[in-house]
Amino acid sequence: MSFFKGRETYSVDDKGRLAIPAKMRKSMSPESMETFVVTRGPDEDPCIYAYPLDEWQKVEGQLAGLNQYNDRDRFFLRTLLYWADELIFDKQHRVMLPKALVEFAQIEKTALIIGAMDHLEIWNPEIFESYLTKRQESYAEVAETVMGGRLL
Amino acid sequence: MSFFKGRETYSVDDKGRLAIPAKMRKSMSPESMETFVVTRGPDEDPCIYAYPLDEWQKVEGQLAGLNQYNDRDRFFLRTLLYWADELIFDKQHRVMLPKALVEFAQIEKTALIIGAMDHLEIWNPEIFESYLTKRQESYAEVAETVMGGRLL
DNA sequence: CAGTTGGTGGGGAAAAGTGGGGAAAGAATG
DNA sequence: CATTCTTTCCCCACTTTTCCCCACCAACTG
Repeated sequence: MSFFKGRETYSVDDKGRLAIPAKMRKSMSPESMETFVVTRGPDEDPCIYAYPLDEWQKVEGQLAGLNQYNDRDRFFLRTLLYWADELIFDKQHRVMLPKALVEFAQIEKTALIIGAMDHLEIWNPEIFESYLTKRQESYAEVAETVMGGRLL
Repeated sequence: MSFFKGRETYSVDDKGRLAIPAKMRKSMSPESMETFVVTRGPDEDPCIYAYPLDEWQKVEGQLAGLNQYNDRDRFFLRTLLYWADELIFDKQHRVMLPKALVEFAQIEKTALIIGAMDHLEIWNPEIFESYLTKRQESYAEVAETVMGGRLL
């Protein structure tokens, strides 16, 4: 459908449920069947990646291109899939986050949900804060070189 | 449609609403669906960027070319999208500015809206004033090096 | 100087987020 | 195989936020 963007700080209740913000639900295509595939993010700083089902299928397409007989490819694949799980919305548009991922991402009472193009990212707000602040380069510097020569 | 230009100083009401100047609305194409995508500007000095929906889609096209598995690209993407939000006009041609961006840009009662080609910029009038005055180089000097050797 | 367009403000209905009780399904235990 | 405990999920209720609508005033235009 359209890219995810924006962020919301939502609460994770005692039952481990997390609501998906309305504006992000609107970016999902009906083909995703109200289903997310979650796994761990690729960062040093821990976060959860959540792909709508149809976007996940594109990721699977890329994974299929890897060489299972290459040691590094196999390690990447194993790790990614080891953490993966499929989550379906309940009738209140919430998902139950797997305990292992909640523990991995060190999420407690509140979660920061960030729209990042083809997926959502779920962070412990404090960890994300430190991710932003501990950078040597400022956003202004990175923006200039990353987008340099293009528009924006 | 056509480039944004000019400036207006408008008030932000208690509900966080800001009207979009009529002359700037006229520069928007109908494809923008009376919708803006706002995010933080790339400057050191804080301001809000507001792209009409159709212009934003061009930005998204650029973002899609970045490599999500590269650390710097990801940082840029995340920061840009973290601050992004989609705003739709109410029936009085106003948008509700997200609290986080209002805080980021230190906007209070009044906002300075500047037309800047493909987007609008929303500033705290005093911050924009100091941005202009604190420059060592004069406009005349910068103009020569930036545009020197080209037309104008 | 009347009519139209443009900016500002606030009340109230509708939507979205949050939390908890309890039934159904599944796993563990004797 | 039956009983008990745990987990999952539907439903209802409450609170907050958003946005639609109406009204007013100021400014420009013919």
